[in-house]
Formats: sequence, structure tokens, C-alpha cells
Amino acid sequence: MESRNMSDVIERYLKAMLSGAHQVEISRSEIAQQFNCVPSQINYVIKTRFTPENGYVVESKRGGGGYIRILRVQVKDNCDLVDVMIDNMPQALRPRQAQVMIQQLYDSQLVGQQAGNMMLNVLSHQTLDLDDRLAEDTLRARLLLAFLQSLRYERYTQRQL
Amino acid sequence: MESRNMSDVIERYLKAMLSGAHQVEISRSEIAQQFNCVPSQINYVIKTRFTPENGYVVESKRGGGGYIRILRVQVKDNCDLVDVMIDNMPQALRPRQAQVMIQQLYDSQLVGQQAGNMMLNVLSHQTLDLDDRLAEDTLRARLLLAFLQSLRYERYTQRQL
DNA sequence: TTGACTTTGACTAATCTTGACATTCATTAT
DNA sequence: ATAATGAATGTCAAGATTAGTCAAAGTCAA
Repeated sequence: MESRNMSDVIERYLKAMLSGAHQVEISRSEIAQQFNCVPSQINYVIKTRFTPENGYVVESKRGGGGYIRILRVQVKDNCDLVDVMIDNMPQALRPRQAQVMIQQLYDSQLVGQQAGNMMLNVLSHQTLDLDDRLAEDTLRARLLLAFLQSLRYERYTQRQL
Repeated sequence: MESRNMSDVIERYLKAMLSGAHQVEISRSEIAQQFNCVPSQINYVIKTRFTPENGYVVESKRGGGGYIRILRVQVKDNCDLVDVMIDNMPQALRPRQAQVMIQQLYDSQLVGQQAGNMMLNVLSHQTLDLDDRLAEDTLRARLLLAFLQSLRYERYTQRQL
């Protein structure tokens, strides 16, 4: 279970800090020293693990008194999360990104386990395996959009199947 | 009872690890070294012996700190209708046929409303709109198959999808 | 001999690590 | 005021470290 890579360790450290607060403010150079890595690795961790899709927003300031502030965002109304995802859906979507988004929907209790498992399974590389990668990623984005739209309909009408 | 077959040996080794846990995480290169085989043989073993039909799901990550994680999933027993549908899935499927099948699943309470709505929306002609009809119907069949397969098992862990 | 299954390795892809260079900001010197 | 300086963070690409794919070659039983 123990991670072999530094990025996961730093991720856990930061998320542990965030578990008790809605935001943390760090010094990039201090954290880098603490974990004995180059400062830019902190940027890598943030860019790959503290994205809006993961439920985080990051602010920072350079120069004297600089900082990096990580905020855990709770979408006010959970239906907003669906709208935000729809609005920001890229043209193409890699499996890993899709997985992160589905996990976010599950954590927000917008999709149940059955629906979540379906989405994961349908959007997996194994299922969507197409000729070229771009076609696959494009289809994945389109399908996830359809999933999301079906969630939005549900808010308005309890349709009979 | 030793098999002359390295793949069988590796299979038994991994299943022994899984007998005491719901999941294991391995390093492909380490296992390969341990059994003195090329790394890609691990992929072969996994692809042929740790399939969802056999009750396993596999996740992996490349790069530094990469891993292969094998999860033992709970195979559901009430899947007669699902199994029949899987066995009789045609090469191509029209939207109308898909709709009928989804309704059957819903009436049998094998899928909930949320999952059912998702399936309807994703498999609709509007969503899958492709150039030619055969391509669309083929994709629809493949996607419904993925939906059905995800109905046949359940993960043991709840926190993560 | 054939056909299914296994073994192997060259090539590809994803992820992490590192460092050089760029940019921004507060403070200090002129 | 303005310029220079130092202190932070940002960007990006090369290199390192994994795992994935695919097809050719090998093995074995019917």
C-alpha cells in the first residue's frame, strides 16, 4: 500500500492537511525541502491531483511573501457540479480523467454505485477501444456528456422508464 | 502437481495472494523477475485468467510507482436475464431493441431508475449519431454489452468505485 | 499437421522526477 | 519615483521509470 513515488506521498500529506480545514496555505520551497524534492514537483502534484475535477481550486502568489493556497471546494448545490462538468467537457477525454470525474460524482452522491460502475465500465479503454486514440477519446467525451445530461433530466422529471 | 506451464504457476501465485484479501497490488517487473519471465507475460496471465467473467477486475498505473491492482469482485447470482441478454447480443442493435431490453431490465428490478435512464440516454440515436447506421448499431451493441457486464459483479469496497 | 495456448521481445504509452530558465512581487538603494 | 535586488512561484522539456500492445516464434495435444 505504501507508495513508491514521492508525488503520492505529497498528495496524501496535503490532503491530510485539508481534511481538517477547507483550505491550506503552504510555501512551495518549504514543502519541497521537507520531502527532499525539487520545488517544481509541488507544481506537478498540484497540477495532477488538485484539479477542479478533483474538487480543488488553487491560488498562488509569487515573489516576497509568496504562497500556494489550496481550497477544497464544495459545490453549493450538487446539481451545479453536473452543470459545471457539462460546461467544461473537453472535446476528447482520456480514461483517467473520466475516472476522476465519475469518482467525484459518486463522492457527491449524485450517482449511485450501480450507475457509477456502469459509467466506469462503459467508458473504460477496454470497452471503447477504437482504431485511433483521438476517436476513442472523442467518443468517451460524448458519452460522458450523455451520462451527465441524463442526470440533469432526473432533477426535473421522475420519468417512468 | 507442478505444471510445466509458467502462466499457470503465476496464476496460482496471484490467486493465493487474493484468497486472503479482496485485492492485491503488484509490481509487474518484480513478479516477472520473481518467476524469471518477461514482464509482458504478466499481462498475458491477467488477460487470460483474471477477467471479469472469472470474477476479477484489474486496474493499473504506469510510470514511477506504477502498479497492477487485481480486485476480486462479488459475482452476482441473480443474473439469469442479464446472462441471456449477453449470450444473445447481436452484432448490431437498433435503438428500439435496446430500449426494449432496458425496459425489461428495469421491470426485473435489475437496474434502478438512475442507471436505466443513463442507459436509455447513452444508447439513443441522438447520442450515438454516427455516419452510417451499421456503425452506430454496432457501437450500440458493444456499449450495451458493457452495461450488462457491469451488472454481473459488484466491488467489495464501497468508498471507491 | 493443425490449432490452441504459451513465451518472448521490440516498440509504444503513461507517469514521475529533475533542473534550467522565466515571471512576479516586496523591499531596498539611488 | 525609479531602478536594482532578492525571494518566491510558474513553465517546460528532457530523462527515468514503470506498464501495455502486438505479432512472431515456440510448445503440445488431438
